[in-house]
Amino acid sequence: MAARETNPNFMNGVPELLILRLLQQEEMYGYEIVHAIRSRTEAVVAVGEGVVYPVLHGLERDGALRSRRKNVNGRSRIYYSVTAAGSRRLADLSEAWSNLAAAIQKMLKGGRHGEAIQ
Amino acid sequence: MAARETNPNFMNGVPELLILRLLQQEEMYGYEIVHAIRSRTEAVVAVGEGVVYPVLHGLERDGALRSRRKNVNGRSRIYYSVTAAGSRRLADLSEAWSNLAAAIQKMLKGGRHGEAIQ
DNA sequence: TGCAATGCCTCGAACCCCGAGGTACGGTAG
DNA sequence: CTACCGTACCTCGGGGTTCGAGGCATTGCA
Repeated sequence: MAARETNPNFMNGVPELLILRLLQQEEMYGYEIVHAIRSRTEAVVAVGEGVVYPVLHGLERDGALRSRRKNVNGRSRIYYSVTAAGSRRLADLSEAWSNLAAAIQKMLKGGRHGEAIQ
Repeated sequence: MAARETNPNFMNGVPELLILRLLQQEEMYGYEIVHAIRSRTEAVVAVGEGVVYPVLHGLERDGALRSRRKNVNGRSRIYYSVTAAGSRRLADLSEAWSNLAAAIQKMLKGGRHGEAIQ
């Protein structure tokens, strides 16, 4: 309960969300994703390879991603892209995130009871 | 990786954040907090007692909360309020959350970077 | 030759959340 | 008076995620 040395664990499912989002924009491989997330969030979110690869495998096993092997400069890379199912999943997660963020934001900003804001 | 029956686990540390925020506005007891969170987020966030009580105990043990027993209608309640340390903790977590939410929002909305794969 | 970067991967520990279950009491319906 | 529900506290075990460390292989550069 004490000692919070690592990233404030404020995220859960966030890696999956970000990975799906990245891959929807552009075909990418694992190692690239790790650096892309760190770069595009300006290190606010920093996931390691130990997070990315398992998520990638899980999503592919669920049919949300498809992969193809490609050789570049004598190096073997595995590129991933989203399937139709993955796109749907991204939409769902994305909406869930928006709802959550909005609800929390409202609690942090606004005071006093729920005055029905609609 | 399968079976996502419960709340999409999109939060981590969120309960702690919301509890601190509620208690900063108003002295409250555990059972009340459970219902307050559910009510004020319109059920978007729904944490159970099994989440709230342990967090409460942990925060008190860390010196972020102080408690006092109070009898109301012959019922014994334990009211919690934030200490100076708790207030600081809330400020930190709150800022961390804002940064995270902003970073993710940016990735979800804007594409930027190497876009256009055709 | 040596070392860094690229690129893939897995394992065990740590962490957090969840639901189920337990205790106790007051009020109310039957 | 007995059930039962709501209030109010609590803990435990299980499951899901993330993390860091580490392993393996190749290319490029000094």
